[in-house]
Formats: sequence, C-alpha cells, structure tokens
Amino acid sequence: MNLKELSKQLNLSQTTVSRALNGYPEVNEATRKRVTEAARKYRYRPNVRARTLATGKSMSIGHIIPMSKQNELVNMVFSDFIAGAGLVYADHGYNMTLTIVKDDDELEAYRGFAERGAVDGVIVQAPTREDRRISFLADLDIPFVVHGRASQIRAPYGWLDVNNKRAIQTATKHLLSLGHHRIAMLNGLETLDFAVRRRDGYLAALREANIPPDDSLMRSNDMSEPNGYEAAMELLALKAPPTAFVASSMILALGVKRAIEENNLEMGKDVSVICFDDDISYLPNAGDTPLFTALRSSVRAAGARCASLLIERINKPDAPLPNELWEAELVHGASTGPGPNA
Amino acid sequence: MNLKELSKQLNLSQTTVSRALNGYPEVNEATRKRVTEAARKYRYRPNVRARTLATGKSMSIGHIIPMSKQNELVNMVFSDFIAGAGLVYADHGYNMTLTIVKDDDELEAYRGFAERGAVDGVIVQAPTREDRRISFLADLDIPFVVHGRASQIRAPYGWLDVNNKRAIQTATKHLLSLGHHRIAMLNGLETLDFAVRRRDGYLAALREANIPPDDSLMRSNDMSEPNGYEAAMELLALKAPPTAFVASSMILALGVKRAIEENNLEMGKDVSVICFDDDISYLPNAGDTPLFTALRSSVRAAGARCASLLIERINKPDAPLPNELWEAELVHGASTGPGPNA
DNA sequence: AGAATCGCTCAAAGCGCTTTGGATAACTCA
DNA sequence: TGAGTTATCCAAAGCGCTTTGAGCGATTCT
Repeated sequence: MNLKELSKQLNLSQTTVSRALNGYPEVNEATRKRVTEAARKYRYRPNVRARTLATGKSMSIGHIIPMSKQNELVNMVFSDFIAGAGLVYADHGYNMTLTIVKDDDELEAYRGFAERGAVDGVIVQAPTREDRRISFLADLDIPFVVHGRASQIRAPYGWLDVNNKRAIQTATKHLLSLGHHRIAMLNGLETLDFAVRRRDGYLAALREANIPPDDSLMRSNDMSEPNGYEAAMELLALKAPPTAFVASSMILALGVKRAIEENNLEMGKDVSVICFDDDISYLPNAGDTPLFTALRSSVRAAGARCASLLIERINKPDAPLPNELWEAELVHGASTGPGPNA
Repeated sequence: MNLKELSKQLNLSQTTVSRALNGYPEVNEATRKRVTEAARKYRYRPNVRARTLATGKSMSIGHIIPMSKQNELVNMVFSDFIAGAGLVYADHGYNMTLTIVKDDDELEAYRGFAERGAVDGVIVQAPTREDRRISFLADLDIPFVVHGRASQIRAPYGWLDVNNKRAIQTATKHLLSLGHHRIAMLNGLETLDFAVRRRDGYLAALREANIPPDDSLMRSNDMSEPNGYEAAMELLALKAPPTAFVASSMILALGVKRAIEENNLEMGKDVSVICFDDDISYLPNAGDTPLFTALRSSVRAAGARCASLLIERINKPDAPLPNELWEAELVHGASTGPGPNA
C-alpha cells in the first residue's frame, strides 16, 4: 500500500493524506483521524527511499570503522561506542549506516557518504594528530562530530574528548605516590592523538617527580591482550624491571596481568598495574574491589553524547561548534600496592 | 553536480550518461570515455537516494542488534560478526544499516525495515528456540539469513550455524578422557538456541560416560567475565567442587580463571577449563600453547559467510535455501590437565 | 455589502535517478 | 537497391514521497 492507493481509498489527495500523517496543522482533525485509521488498517508505511529523496534528508548517520590491514583488528571500543550512539539515533528517528573499510579506503568512504548523500552526518572516531578526515569533511560541508581531537589541527570543529593527558598523569602520579619509581608505559599506537596525549600525561607526571623518562620502559602498539602480554614479558625480563605499569587500556592490562602471573609474581603486590578503563559492558572492571585500579570514562556514554551533539548540529548548522572535555574518574582496585620506595 | 547538469555539460541525454556510467553496452566506447572523464572531472556521484528510489533496491542490509534491558550488555560477539559481514558488503556495493533496539522493540524494528523498504535483506542473530522473527520475516517476504538455528521451527529458512552440540560434546568428552568426572557447565542464557544445543552436548557426553548430570554443577546466564567469575566462585566453594569447567564462551572462561586463581589453585593443574572460542580478534586464544583448551570457530568468518549467503539470496530469490553447519575445531591449550581419575 | 481572512483541500511540480520505447543514421545482405 | 540489422542516442515516463501555490467556500471585518 502506497500513498497514492491510500489517498484513493480515502477520496483525498496525496497532499492531504501526507499532511495528515505528518502532523501538519492545516488539516481538519476529523479527516486526520480518518486518515490515521485507514493508514493503520491498511498497514501503510511511507516508503523510506521516496521520502528521503523528496526531503533531501537521509535520516541516517554514517559511521566508518577502519580495520587495520595487518592484524585485522577491530577496535573493540567501537562496539560500545556504537551501542551508546545507536540508542540515541533510534530515539530521534535516525538510522546508523556502518561501513567497515580497510585503512586505506577510509577517506574515500567518507567522501562516498557525503557526495552521494547517503547520510546526513558522520562521526569520526580515533583521530590521528593531524587527521586528514577533519578538513576533508569540512570541505565536503557535511555535519560531523569527532570523538577525540586532532591536536595539530587549528581550524575549529566539533569534538568530544576525554582528558587523556590528565587521566594518565593522575594514574602515573598515583603510582608514584605509592612509592613506585620504575614505571612502564604500555600505550596504544602513537599515531593516534589520544595515545600521544596519554604519553604526555605519563611524561608530565615523571617530570614533576624529577624522574627522567626511560625509553626502554615505554611501548606503543595496537591495544590487544597479546600485545600487552608480550610487552610486559619483555619488560619483566629486564635487568631492572619496572615495578609498575600504566596501560592505555584494560585489554592491555589483562595481558600484563597474564605476564605477571606467568612470572610467578602477584599483581597488586609485587607489581602494580593501573589502566585506562573505557567501561566496556562485557569486560566490566567493577565489584566492591575492581580487578584494576583505573581511570574510567564510559565510551558508551561518549557515544551517546556524540550522537546527540551530531543531531543538534544537523538541525542547527549555525550553532556554535560543540567542544566537550570529559574528566576520567580514578577507581581504586586490587591491582596496585606500595612500591619499593614506600 | 547531478546527472542533469552533467549531461548538459556533455551535450548528451541523461539516459546516455547514466548508461555510460553504469556500463551498459549500447553506448559508444568513445562517448563512454568522454562521459567517465567528465564525471571524474566534475566529481559527479550519483545520488544514492534517487538511485535507490528508481531501482527499488536500497543496496543496504539490515542488522538489528538487541540490547537486553536489565544489563545493557552488548554481545561482544556481534562486533566481530559485523566486521566479517561488513567487508563482504563493501565488496558487493552494499551498506550495512544497523539499528540498536531495546529487546521489546525488536520485531517492530524488523517490520520497519521491511515495510518501509529501508533494506534489501536482513541478518538474524542469536535466535531463540522458537524465534518469532523467523516466521515474521518470512511473512514480510524479505530475504534473510539466520546466524544459528531455531530448533522448534519446522518451516525451512536459510541458516548458517556451528555444530554447537557436537562441539561441547567433544569438549566434555575431552575432559572425561582426561579423568575428570565432576565437570561443571557454565552456559549462556538457555533461551537462546545455541545454549540449549551446547547443554545437550554436555549432557550427551555425560550420558555416554554413565555419569548422572548434577544440576548444581550447571549454570546459565549472560556470558560476561563477572558472571563466569561468580559462578565459578560458588562452584569451587561446594563441598564437592568440580575439577573441571566447560564454559560456553572465552569471556566466561576468563572469569573462571580469575576465580580459580583467587582460590589459590592453578588452572590446567588443579582445575581444568575448556571453552568455546569464537576467535574474537582482540581476545585471541593463540600462541604456541594457547591459554585455553577450546573448541574454536571463527565468528568473523561466519559473518562473512552469512553476508555472502544473504546477497546470493537477494539476487536469486528462488534458489534453494542455504543451510550450512560448521564444525568447531579442538585447540589444545594450557587450561586442561589430568583429572583425579587419571 | 464588499473586502479581507481563515480553514481546509487539491493539482501539480519537483527530488535525481533508471528504464522503456522509440528514433535516426549507418551498415549489412541478397 | 531496398529491406532488414545494428549501433547510438534520446525524450519521457516513472519510482513514491513532500511541498508549493492555488482554489474555494465560510467566516470575519470595515
């Protein structure tokens, strides 16, 4: 059943039926009732393709999630982010159009979205320091919101970020205050902006404590359990192994934990671990005493908020660009204890 | 730049330009070349909304991922499944339309997709035993493929499933052959079809070994690390605790591992653990000796295959319904060892 | 009473593409 | 040479909706 047929059934014009259904005021309440009832009766649903063509809005938000070619790793943080965003979209009548691309094709994918009018806006995730996507999207003149920031880019754009530097600085200071002075840092790939900020936080804390940074204690790689494990195994095998680890994600920290145990050491006693916790739903760091001491910030909440900000941007393109910086919360868990200096 | 403008630039009709770009044979190769060059020059991209309206195909596949209301848990297996499917879609020019809904709205979401013509086909994930979605979608007459099966449903439908029963039966037999006879089973929610099949596999193995099942050793819950931990803590506190665990997912097994360690026991020595491993990319159970002995089947490969099957179904609606049963592979890891009967 | 306003409805014009059903010129074959 | 192909191209008709611009009684205002 389409609009034409329905309006014929009702002896009304398509105009009136359309208006009645879409809540326009210039239609008599009595006829509106007739229309809505007939629509229900005949199970009429406006064809979404025709509607989007007519309105020029696709009522859909684009997410592009890149997959690194080497390891075929999907950043698991994406799924929680998307869950948060998806619910907000649904509430506002938007769909989410998701494209998975190999790294190289990413820019093209965004252009495709924009130029072909497939989506009304896009979310940019995991920006690098001078992320090309940002100016690219600005040129394409499509609304977007960045989850994170690109510190090398001066031109304004909408973003929502966690205060990564302060979070990791706090984490490192916490270890220092516990008496650790040989502290390793397992970071994500430092092409990514957030990783650089976290590194800065780590270095800033060491500097405050007058501890010269030791390159051999700093690692940077994809954030996966095996990478955390391998890095920790290497570090624990040093002549002067670290007594504490700062891990850029909980999944890395799980790898560190495994390495600690395999060395017959005890986490929280022999070796301390603190990590950034995105509060992933299926890997919660919760309970009375959470497994890890961590700096927590919900990536799902961030997804939801980014979605809201983007929808606002779509509706009010001239409103000022949103910029939000969230603080992470320190959670005390079982993975930290006094260091050798305590 | 739209088709009208482009064709004006070229002094050609929209028809010819459209045909040239879409590779139809009835256009001179010379003019085709002119057209493609002009298209590149002016950065012409056919508007996807207009195209889908004209063709009647949306070139998009729907995925609906439900979020259980109580725990707000996003099944983490989805992200790998989607990664696998997404790449196949991209290869075939399809998009993925993802909707996240609270449990109750799920059926309505499928109807919305179908009746409004938003997608050309849908994937059904995590079916229950008599999943309502299947007959619902069949009635709506929209192509779909189920990842998993609904054992109570007799009418044919397209599916791809892992042989869950045999996998867990093999797992349990493996523990039995190692000399364990008190074997716990930590399952997923048994409203889900796969969980029931796994339970059947566990029971079948016990039956073969003439071991009466003990309800107190069987648990069923959402598959998360904390749930695995809590169940294992309870079970290990029994007067007669199990000497081995079968876990329905690796994430549960990680919880079991934590509980074992917290009881100052050693996994693979004092207590054995075997699990089902979906081969998630960021939680790999790999290496020379993987952490867990497991029955492995890649959920990402399943996603890719489901996507292919669905696209075939869309293109050839009258072809026979695909039914594929995959066998899981036994992987020997460090989590199992001889039992008390050995 | 005539003009102006209001409330409701409609015909028709898009939205930007694909596709049908010719048209035209060139080319083939007997 | 004239009918029948073939190779190219085009005008126009959708696809199913929204939205513009009018129309037309009925009501209100001056």
